[in-house]
Amino acid sequence: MTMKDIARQLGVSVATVSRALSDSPSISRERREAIQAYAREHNYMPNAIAEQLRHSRNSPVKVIGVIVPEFVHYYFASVLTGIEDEATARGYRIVVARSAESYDRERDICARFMQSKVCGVIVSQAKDTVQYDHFERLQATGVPLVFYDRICPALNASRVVVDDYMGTLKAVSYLIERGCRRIAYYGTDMNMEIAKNRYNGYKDALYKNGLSLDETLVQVCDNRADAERITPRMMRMAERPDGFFAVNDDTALGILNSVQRLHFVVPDEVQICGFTNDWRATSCEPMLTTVEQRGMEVGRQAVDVLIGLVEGSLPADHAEKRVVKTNLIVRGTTR
Amino acid sequence: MTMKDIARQLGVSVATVSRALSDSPSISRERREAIQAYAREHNYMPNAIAEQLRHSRNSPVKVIGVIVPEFVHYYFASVLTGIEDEATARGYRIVVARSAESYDRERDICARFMQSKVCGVIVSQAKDTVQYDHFERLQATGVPLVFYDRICPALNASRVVVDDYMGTLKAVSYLIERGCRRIAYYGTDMNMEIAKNRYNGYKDALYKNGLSLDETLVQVCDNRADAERITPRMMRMAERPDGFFAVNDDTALGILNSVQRLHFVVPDEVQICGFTNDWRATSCEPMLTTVEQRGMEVGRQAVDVLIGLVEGSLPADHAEKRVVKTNLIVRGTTR
DNA sequence: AAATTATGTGCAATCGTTTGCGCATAACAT
DNA sequence: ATGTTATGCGCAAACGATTGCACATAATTT
Repeated sequence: MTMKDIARQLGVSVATVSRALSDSPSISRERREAIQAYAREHNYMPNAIAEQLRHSRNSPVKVIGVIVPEFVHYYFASVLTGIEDEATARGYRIVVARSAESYDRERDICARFMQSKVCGVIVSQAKDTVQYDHFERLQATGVPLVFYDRICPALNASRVVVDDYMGTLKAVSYLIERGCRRIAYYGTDMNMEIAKNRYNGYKDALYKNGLSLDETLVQVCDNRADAERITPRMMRMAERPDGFFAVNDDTALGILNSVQRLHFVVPDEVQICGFTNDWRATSCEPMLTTVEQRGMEVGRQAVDVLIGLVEGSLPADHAEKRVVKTNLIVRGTTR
Repeated sequence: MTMKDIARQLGVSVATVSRALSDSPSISRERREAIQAYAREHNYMPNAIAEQLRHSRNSPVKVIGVIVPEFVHYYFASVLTGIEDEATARGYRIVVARSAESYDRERDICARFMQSKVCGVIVSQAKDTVQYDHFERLQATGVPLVFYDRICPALNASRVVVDDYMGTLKAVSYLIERGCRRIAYYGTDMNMEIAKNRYNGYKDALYKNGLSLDETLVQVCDNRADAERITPRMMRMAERPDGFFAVNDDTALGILNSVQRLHFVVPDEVQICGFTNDWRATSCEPMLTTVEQRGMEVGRQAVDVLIGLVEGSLPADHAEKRVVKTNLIVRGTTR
């Protein structure tokens, strides 16, 4: 069913069909209604591809490319939910691809996005990614780029992040307030911007509360398996930690599991705080205190920024930086 | 950068450019190489939209529409991962939309998919969905449809499901083997096909082991909150259950939490088995015995079936039914 | 009755590609 | 010198939609 089919059947030109379907007043009422009726009955639907091609010169195609490192992580899934929600509400569609934390895939995805003429790209970098030629190429072509969470500091691009610094600062301050004096920090290596901010929040929380930084308590560790390897060593130190802050809940759960295996009582002897607030935070015993990362809100904001860039309410070369507030969710203080 | 630009610069026709770029032998070597060099230097990329429009008559567009009820559930996220993986590997792209368990959104999504001429649709029904006009419309238009997990039995469509019956049967048999005699069943209402199969697996496991079915042990309950409401009542029964089977891990965790709150010891006094094997199954104490649902494999198979339908290796009206095997993952028998 | 103005349609170009066909020019055989 | 074949390239139509412009015909004004 194309306009041509309708035109042929009704003995008019496709131009007339086009105008009739868009309620143009320059078509007589009878014809217009006849055409509309025919179209409805044979449930005609405009071919989106043709429309896109036609409009691609003036107005950009309302499709947003989204790159996500993995689907199966709660945080990314919730960001995706926020993106989908906001985009749909504002009349955009999304095409989603997964980098699987690989630079090569990320690169391919960007190329495909350029070819399919997405109006903009929302992305959280793969862990692998240390060169940015693919992102730069997008920018050079004039495709607006919005990073979320794992931003690319080397690029002058828009970004939506959570308040890593304050989130961590509040969390660590809370541990101190609850009596911890030797708080361990488990984080990713300091390459990613996000890592530095959280680490600074940790340090400042210590300083503000008159505690000093002990390098032996700072570990590069961002997953459960590593946490379960490292934690027993930590707990056997002469002066063992009495509190742990981890940059994500997976790691925090590894710590929890390890210390419980060593028969320490949480939270009486050891207190633990994570980051994200994923499903697991309420399924362990005791439940996990954690910093809520509000992925949905991050996703929504990212779309808002992108559409601003696309529709020109933000200047094209402007790099908007938005910060989404975090909340500390306190749990498991009593059974 | 379009072919026209290249053609103008090099003083040839676009047809020549097109042929040169596709390595047609009908273009002289020098011209071909000159054109290719020029294209490479100015990094020309073919406009995918135009290509799609051109090819839409003969060969269908290599884009698969995917509908997922929610992103933030482990199982759906893993199916999505499998879909993305297989589709990408076979040269297809995916456009993903989330129904948010709503029929209205599902309907809109299908309409958009039709307009954007996806070559096929992979979908797991929203819980809301009780009429199928939108799916029928897709079928009528000749768009292949593959259901996963939550299939639509009323439609003669392809489907990929896990082995719900055997998975449940093995799980319940295992509970019996471990000494349980009064096993409660928490499942969704019997509307969905998947619910019936699991329930049958439960019943048959009882019968095969000489146990009788006690209706009071069968509950409509498929989420944590409900499980935490219902379970205390169950445990106060004169003859309380000594085992629980739940149709998903969320529910199983609700049961676990409830019985532990009542100071029953798991697994000594009560044994629990879930379904899915999501992240949480290893973050509770004791860890959860559960049926592994293998979402990635389901996703891959769904794509395989769909591409078969699209490319004609399967007859278009054929309804392929695939079953992915489940595994019982035993955990938490000892600390 | 002639000139003007509405009113309703169709023609054709356009978006960026692909591709069947035809037209040159050159090389070969007769 | 004429006919045949090969080689290299361009024209134009097609995919499905939109839209400025021209052109009818009818209704109005002068």
